[in-house]
Amino acid sequence: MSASFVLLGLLSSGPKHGYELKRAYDRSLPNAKPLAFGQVYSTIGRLERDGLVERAGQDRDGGPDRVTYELTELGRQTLDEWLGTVEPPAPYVSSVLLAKVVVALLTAEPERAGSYLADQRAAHTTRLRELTRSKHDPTANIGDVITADFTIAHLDADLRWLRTTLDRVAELHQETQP
Amino acid sequence: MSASFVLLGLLSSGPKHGYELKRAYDRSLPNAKPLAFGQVYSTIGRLERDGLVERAGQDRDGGPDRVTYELTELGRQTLDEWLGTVEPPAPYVSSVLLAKVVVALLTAEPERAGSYLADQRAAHTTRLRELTRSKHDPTANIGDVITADFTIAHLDADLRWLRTTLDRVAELHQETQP
DNA sequence: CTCCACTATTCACTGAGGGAATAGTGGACG
DNA sequence: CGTCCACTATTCCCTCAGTGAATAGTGGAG
Repeated sequence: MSASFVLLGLLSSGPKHGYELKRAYDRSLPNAKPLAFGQVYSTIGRLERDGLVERAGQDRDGGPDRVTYELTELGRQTLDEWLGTVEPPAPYVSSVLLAKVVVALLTAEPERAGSYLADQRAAHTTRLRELTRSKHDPTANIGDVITADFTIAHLDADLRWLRTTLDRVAELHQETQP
Repeated sequence: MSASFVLLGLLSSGPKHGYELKRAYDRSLPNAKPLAFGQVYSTIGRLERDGLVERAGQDRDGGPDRVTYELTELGRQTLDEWLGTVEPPAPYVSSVLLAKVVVALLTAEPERAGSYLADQRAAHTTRLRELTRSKHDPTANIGDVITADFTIAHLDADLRWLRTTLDRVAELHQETQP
């Protein structure tokens, strides 16, 4: 995943230790996939093994021992390269929504797929309203706004897809049962 | 992931063995996340362990031994439940695109984020054109069309987000450097 | 008769992800 | 003044996801 690159990015503003990285992650990508503490340390371990970060000393500041890590030159290059590389747009699709609808159609129950689509559409609409409302929160920073935009755009895409698919399934149903 | 449920779905139309499941998967979800053979067998192993599928006999038909699996009653119930459950819409976002832009902004190089966004937008536009063209392929079945619709909707969402984010970043840049 | 393609499965390994355990410090509160 | 809780910080363990290589049998092309 891109979690390791995000950690590199967070380290680019100066050395940090694991706990600090976890907090910085939560702050920077508040609505992203949650990152467990355990994962932070195992990911840092891999980054260290690969020479992208290195220990910048141990200290203790009114608490347990902690190890501070910093980017190596290689780490900085790697981050730079990642940031400069364009992502291949949609090489493949990965969506529970899509999988569910396709499976529902496979199991030869089109009316069931239809009712599922309708329910899912209602849930999406509700969530979209919530998000649109919360977008006008004045305490939001640039990252929050960008994330909210992203989520809204994709929920909207889901909704448009749900509508056209609903129509398509209904058509299919009519054709097979005239 | 939902791979295990998709396998259950493929088994709902009758017993199949591993290799057959892999082919059925590729046929049903042609543009979905690729599923390696190894993964099919390990997933089936877990499904068997959990009592959702069971061995329906071994045979050999002009080839090596093969084990056929079928849904158990529990497996059918589990599939049914999954199909009937509405997915929580966007509980969190998981996108390399979003992560990259946020990290680019964090590393305090707004003009860099801007040029990245512009490049990514070009790549997305090209891919969207390709997909729109291939959608009119007359050999496509309902699954293919639904998948194509889905991909197009989300590429379009990415594009709209890229545009507004590009604007936002440009604004930000102007504000900080008047 | 050998080599290749296809069917079918297993194995070994790394990474992702989550939960519980451990351990130290400081403050609240009776 | 003790103890209980919250917070900081890390480690450990376990399962699932995902990939590539290895193995093994059959049928057909040449």
